[in-house]
Amino acid sequence: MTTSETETSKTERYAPSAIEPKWQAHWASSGLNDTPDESDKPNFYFLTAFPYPSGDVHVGHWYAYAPADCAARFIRMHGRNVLFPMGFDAFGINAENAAIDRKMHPAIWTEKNMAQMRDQFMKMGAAIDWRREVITCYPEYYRWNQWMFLKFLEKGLAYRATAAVNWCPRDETVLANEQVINGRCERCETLVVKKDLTQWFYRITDYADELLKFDGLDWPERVRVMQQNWIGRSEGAEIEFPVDGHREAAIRFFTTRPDTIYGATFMVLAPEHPLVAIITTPAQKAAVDAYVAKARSESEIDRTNEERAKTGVDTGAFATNVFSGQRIPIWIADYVLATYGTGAIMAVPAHDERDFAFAKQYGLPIKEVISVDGIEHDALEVAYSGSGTMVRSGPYTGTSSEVGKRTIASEAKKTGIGKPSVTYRLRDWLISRQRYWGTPIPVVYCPADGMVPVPLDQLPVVLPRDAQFTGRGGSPLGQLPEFVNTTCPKCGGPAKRETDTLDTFVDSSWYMYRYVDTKIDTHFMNVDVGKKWLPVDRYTIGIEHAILHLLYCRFVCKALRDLGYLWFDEPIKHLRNQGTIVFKGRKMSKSRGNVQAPDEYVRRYGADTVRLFVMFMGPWTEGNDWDAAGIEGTSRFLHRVWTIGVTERSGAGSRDADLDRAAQRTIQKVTEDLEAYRFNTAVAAMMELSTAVYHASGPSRDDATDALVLLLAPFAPHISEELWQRRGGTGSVHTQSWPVFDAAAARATTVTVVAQVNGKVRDRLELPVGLPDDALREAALASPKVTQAIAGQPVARVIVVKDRLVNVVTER
RNA sequence: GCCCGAGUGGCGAAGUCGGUAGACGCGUCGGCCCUAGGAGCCGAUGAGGGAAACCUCGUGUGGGUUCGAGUCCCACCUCGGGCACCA
Repeated sequence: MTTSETETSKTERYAPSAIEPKWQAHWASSGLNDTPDESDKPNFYFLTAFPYPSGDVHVGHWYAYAPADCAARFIRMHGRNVLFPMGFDAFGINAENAAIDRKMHPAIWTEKNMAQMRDQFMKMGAAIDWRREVITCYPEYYRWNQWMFLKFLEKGLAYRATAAVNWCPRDETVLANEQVINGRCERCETLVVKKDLTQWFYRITDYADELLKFDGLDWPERVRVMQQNWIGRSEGAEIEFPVDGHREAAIRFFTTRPDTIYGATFMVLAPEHPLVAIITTPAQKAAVDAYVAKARSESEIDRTNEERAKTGVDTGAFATNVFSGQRIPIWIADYVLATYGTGAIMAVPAHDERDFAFAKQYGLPIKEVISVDGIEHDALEVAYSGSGTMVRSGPYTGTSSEVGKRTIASEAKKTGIGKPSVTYRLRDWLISRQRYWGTPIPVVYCPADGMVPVPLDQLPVVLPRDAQFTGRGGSPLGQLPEFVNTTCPKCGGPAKRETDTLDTFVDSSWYMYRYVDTKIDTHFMNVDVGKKWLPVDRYTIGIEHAILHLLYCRFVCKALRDLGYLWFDEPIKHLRNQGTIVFKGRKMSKSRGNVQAPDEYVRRYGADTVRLFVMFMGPWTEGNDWDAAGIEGTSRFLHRVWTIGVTERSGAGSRDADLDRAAQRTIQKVTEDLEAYRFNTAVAAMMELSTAVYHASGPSRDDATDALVLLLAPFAPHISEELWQRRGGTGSVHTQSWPVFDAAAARATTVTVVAQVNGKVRDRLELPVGLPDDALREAALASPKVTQAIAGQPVARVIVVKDRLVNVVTER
């Protein structure tokens, strides 16, 4: 190389706008990211949640995807054949509302946004295999939603039922329980109301127990606990008490505390309980009817507000507590929920706060049956819900409450009035929606044959294009006679199609199986190819999906397994969640008008800088408040790496042991940090090394620079590729092997040992590594600063921690 | 109310099998450099005191254990997340 060329390369500035598009085009045309289904390397499926094409690309997308891309590239450099696919969760209400607002068809709006998102991924330099793109709003995809629905229907896992369901008045559709957050619509935050409607459900509750188990899964504790709380398993017993004068009408209730049964001094039914109309006495009928009507008219929020005083009405009827033999009144009250357990309770005011409050309110008897000290007390001040010894409990008096729980339940079973039982908080998944932009539910209604599934060979039921979007008056599909009117597959007579569509969470519950072969049109998945990839090795997704999506896709996996279509129990082996990125403490959204766009930063600093910055901001799992103030720091770092990287190799010269060690330590640190998704500290380590390299020369510098370029590759793919090429590397930097560190070479030869006197640092000694304790002790005691601090006091003891510290303790 | 998680400089944060608190970066202050650029380099930067050497204090609050506590234990406060009349 001539002097002038050296001069040129030395002075050429880092210009991301020149190198980034160049490499993006090159990677695309060379097929660098096209993953074969088989190669000489082991397969590895790295999944990251596909986006909703909402049209507002914001920094949160970079926060989610740049680190995921980095983690996937890291594994690729470890000699794995990494599948890193992308697609779009393209159905949904946003598109439909946009259609109403802008008079633009949801399909057009969605296509436009997908193009924008693809462009964003391209600018990011993400290593996506675009040949495998999955788009849920295309019939080739959603026909398999319909197929699964029909399979579930056949096996009784899908059913239609009338129930009090969640209704969002603004979105004009029902919602699953999981989509109601604090009584509000998960999407638009409108207050949700209850409506009695006939809707479609998936029987997720069949899998409640299995969904509680996470054996063998590497999932964050946080997510496991959230799902377990959501499923809400309670063990206890189901028992029934007969109603006086109604031979057929026993009241069945669930309790977690059978041991308190002698203290059940009254019963409470939910206002909606079917027995209410049957057992209410004529004298109480007017009051009961009024109360039921009032309860029905109230919002869920009001009804479940714990702050407000308990209310209820006496039905006038009585039941018999078959254990105590007492005749006890039956009340109705809205603090008992129709949807939990059996919608009825035995009220034990002495040992349940709510029953206690209700008994106080209406002057009902309170009878202590569990005592901490085994002695009977009168006039309880508060309910005692802990354990203790049973009192006033007939033959069980003196038994511990823990034992009593089991013996009462088995006694109830013996006498045929009950049995041990388990209840869950989890409700079945409501999957139908009264919206247009979704998968049509493939059933028809025939006057002669009733509900008839669309035969599998008639799939897909294609979503008609020409709907009217008024935003009012039910599902747009219902207003299309050419869609609604059809013939019955059974009798051939006129019939009407179902006009509801599937929840978009159905779409996303199985998309990971479609990526393996997006073209296959005979099955939802190409099983031969799927066996090479599934289950998913690693999945990254925002913590906000902890319950919704992540619970649904576990359920769908288990259901498909039981239908014989999958060979594993869990879809995702290893899960990590990024925290939420907010702006000034608030979630970013278009409706709030606080969306922070990345484009300006990408244009000004380059994609590599933005990638590095979102990873450097703080711990990824914690999320952060967006503040671009520090972006200069990561930009400067890349400028420095550039300067180092384009500098001519020194070649000859003596080695620099300190720099060699620093390089080894950095390789070790970055490797360990990336394994644990600690992107921020990995970047910090590379920054440190870059400073050391900058001031060094000789072969050690050359080697450290080579290592730095490789370490940086997953984080900043463009500059790394450019420098790799300029430094004479062969092939792409992204197909190189990850540098292996030498732990022995990383170890320092000298160490700073802290000399303390009574726990206070008095001196720092540079000493060779591995000195014996005696030598450390002598070195510390020889320090004038230590001697001064001891100030002639007798030394009581000296604590020595190898290679770390010496603490001289004086008599005090 | 219950269950998680977290409180560290002006700011984002490091550090948690107990052992140099504040790595790395932003910002600020001071200095340098040239090809004056959407460059770069060097130094300082927790608080207080001191001319300096150094000293004292310091990780939400109050106790405790320990030679030694950001880290462990107890009680509490604040913030974030989840659940919430679930029998």
